Amino acid sequence: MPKIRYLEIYRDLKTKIETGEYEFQELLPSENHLIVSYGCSRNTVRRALASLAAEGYVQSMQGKGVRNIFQPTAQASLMIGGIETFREFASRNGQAPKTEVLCFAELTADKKITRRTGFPIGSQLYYIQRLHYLDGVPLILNHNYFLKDVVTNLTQEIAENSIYDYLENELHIVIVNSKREMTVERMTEIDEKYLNLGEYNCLAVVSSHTYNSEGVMFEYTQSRHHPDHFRFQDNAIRRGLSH
Amino acid sequence: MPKIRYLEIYRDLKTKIETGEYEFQELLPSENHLIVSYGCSRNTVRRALASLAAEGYVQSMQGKGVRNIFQPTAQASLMIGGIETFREFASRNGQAPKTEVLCFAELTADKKITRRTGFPIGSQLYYIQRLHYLDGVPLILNHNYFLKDVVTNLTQEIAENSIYDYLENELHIVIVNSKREMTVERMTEIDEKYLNLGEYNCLAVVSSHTYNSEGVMFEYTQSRHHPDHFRFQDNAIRRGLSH
DNA sequence: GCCGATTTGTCCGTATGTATC
DNA sequence: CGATACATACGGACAAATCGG
Repeated sequence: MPKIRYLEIYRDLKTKIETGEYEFQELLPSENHLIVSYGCSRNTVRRALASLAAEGYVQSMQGKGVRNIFQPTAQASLMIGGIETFREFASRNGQAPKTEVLCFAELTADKKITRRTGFPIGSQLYYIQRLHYLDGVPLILNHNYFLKDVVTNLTQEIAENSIYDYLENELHIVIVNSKREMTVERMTEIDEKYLNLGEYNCLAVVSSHTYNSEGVMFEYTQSRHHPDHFRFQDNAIRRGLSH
Repeated sequence: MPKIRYLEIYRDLKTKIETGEYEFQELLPSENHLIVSYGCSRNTVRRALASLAAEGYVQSMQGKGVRNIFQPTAQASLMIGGIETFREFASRNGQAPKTEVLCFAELTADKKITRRTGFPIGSQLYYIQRLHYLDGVPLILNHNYFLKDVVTNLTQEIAENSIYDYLENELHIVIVNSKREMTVERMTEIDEKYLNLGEYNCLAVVSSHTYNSEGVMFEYTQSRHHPDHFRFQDNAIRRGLSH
């Protein structure tokens, strides 16, 4: 529970928007109103609003005001722009998660692994293959590679629960940054065996390189999603930044 | 050419990073150094750095500095987090774009269209079906719906070139905001006919709702991408914002 | 069309807290 | 411990866009 003002304001406005306290397309109170009602400076209010705008919750218009453009229809998606673990998503939606560890191994990065993961040749790694279920349905087949230098003493038992809990709460690793890439790929034999793909012969693949606060890439993960249960949401803002 | 300080600094640092003026994993000059070298305030420098961090170019570490984490390998992707038109992408990569208009129609939103696009029932729309080629290869099949109230006097000729050029330069519509959703879907007969899908029986589908500066949604587009040429990149930052 | 009030956009200077070295 | 570096916050100033009288 941090006492960071702009985050408090951000969260307060966010829940007010999500619960419908402001109508869709309605203007929020002006910055000056928010300043007095929260008792803070203009910069602080503006920072909270900027975060909401980046997530597609509001749109601010010079000279007019800040409009609520949040539409709740899309909320049940598995991946929103952000780093969220499988268990966090499941609990957010009140569904029962289950994780099955298919493979737990330690290995050294050779040329092939290096090309795939980006770890330097010779890196000592954990390789874990896991199947994630939601309400009994297999949704995601995960291939995790963790750098043993950073992620120490990983066990199969931890892998069956939440690895990220272990990283953050036991090892106190601060996850900062994750570069992700989404593609569509043909299914492999393993996909076919574990995910119930039916008519599909492809799936959604999310590859991610994750960095800690030291700036070292300590995780490479490839998540292979069943098409029926994959949806990625994003809000793009056209700024003058483009080039 | 705006004289907005933080954008100038943002762009300057960005090109310096892209051209390798700072090594991968190297620290950028400290904020205080940047303040004197750009002759501006701390807030302005921080704003530029924040934009770079949001795009995965840098990572700032309290007490240590700001590290360059840009890796150029990933740059050739069709979709980076941002709003970019097909022609912008093609020219950025020096390839030859071609656009074929398969269908150009005007229609009124019925129940089915409303459910799909989000436009109110009875809205007057342009519906355009287009096939985008790059270097002679068909990559994307686009289904565009434009609100006639906003996008006036659209013609087939405009559709064969760049609709966005027309919107921005002729109609002076300011595109602000685009909510996108990525999924994997089974191919349709139309996909099969125009895109050369080979062994694939699915493709990557990007649906987007685009808003102008008035806050009205004036475009719904569904882009159906050949799996071989679809890649979406994203940089996620783990903040305390999550919940 | 003009003017003034309102609202957001940009920018500055300063102060204090926290993490690293 | 002190110096350095980033994080948060405040207050003030002016510009630009919008809207109503």
